[in-house]
Amino acid sequence: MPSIQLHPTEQISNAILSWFDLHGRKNLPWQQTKSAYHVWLSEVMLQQTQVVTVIPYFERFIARFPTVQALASADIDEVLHLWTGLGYYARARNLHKCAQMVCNQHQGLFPKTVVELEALPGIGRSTAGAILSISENIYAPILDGNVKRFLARLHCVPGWPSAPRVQKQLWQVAEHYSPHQRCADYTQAVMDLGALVCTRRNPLCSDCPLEPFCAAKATASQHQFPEPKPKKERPVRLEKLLLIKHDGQILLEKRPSTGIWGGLWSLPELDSFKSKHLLNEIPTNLHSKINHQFTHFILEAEVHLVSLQQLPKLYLPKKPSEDGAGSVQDAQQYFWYQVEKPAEIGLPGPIYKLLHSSL
DNA sequence: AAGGCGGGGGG
DNA sequence: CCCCCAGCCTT
Repeated sequence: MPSIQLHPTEQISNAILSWFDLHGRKNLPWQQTKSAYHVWLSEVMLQQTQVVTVIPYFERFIARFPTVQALASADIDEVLHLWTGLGYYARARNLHKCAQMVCNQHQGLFPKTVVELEALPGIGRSTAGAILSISENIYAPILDGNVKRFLARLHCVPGWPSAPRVQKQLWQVAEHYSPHQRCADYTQAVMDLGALVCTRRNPLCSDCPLEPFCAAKATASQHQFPEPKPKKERPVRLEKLLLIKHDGQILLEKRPSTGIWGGLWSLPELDSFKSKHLLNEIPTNLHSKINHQFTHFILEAEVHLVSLQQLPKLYLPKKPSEDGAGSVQDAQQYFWYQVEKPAEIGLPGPIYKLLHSSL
């Protein structure tokens, strides 16, 4: 492995901090208090998710759950409801669990070491570093997509930055350049630098405080770094989903807590529904199709309309509830969703759109 | 070490 | 269509 010729720490960190003073972002919603709770919530939401997408979700979460105690005592279905559309729903489940652990094991205060923070669900090294440095001004480097990108360019680091050996190397570089003063500003600064200047395409090198030090700029090879993730073909997954309506209500089935759309409510899947209820064939009419692109596969789902009358009463999972859109019980596997009076539950984005689009 | 896990934005 | 985004967890 080619060794990296590092610059002096202060040369780089001072350049970044001076740039941050002039051009950094200081008015994002989670920058108002810098409380560990706000920083933690924003960092979890920002995992693999862009700032503009996160902002409205963050505002809704803080309005509904002003404190970590409020979040810890909430129903998981409501947490997933507020997360609907953000994706990576394991984050929401870990978020809820983490809030409960902070309340039960840390007296409602986030711990102040990387080791303790990493022990909490949904918090890895980079998120722990962001929480500690921003909320406590403690030396704790981060290595997110922004930092990986500008470090890969600064030193022309070969390889995909998330490949384990490359990432290990980049952590060492990140540790080297992180200053022991102004730790909070530096963390925000490197994220801003990556988001605003050292962008994935067409980096604004003339605006960059690191231009004099950048190996990629010196060799006009900015576009070659960081190297892209190795490609893989995405398989197509075919599914048939059931749209069972009754009195303006639609039957939903709770998905397993792990896997795609874990813990969310979705339309019953035809094959598992048949085998679960010992049905051979169900008369259906094709209603619509869902084509949803995941990172690792393509979902092509046919939505089949089924009238309740066509299902033998013997196999009905549950009668429609007589009362209004009440709370949902965890153990309950089926749920009648009232489109006009929607329950606050977690729905996959495509299912939410289907249920609320002129159905 | 590799794969699983969503949805959206932008070229 | 393509790629990537304030990553983490499980196997």
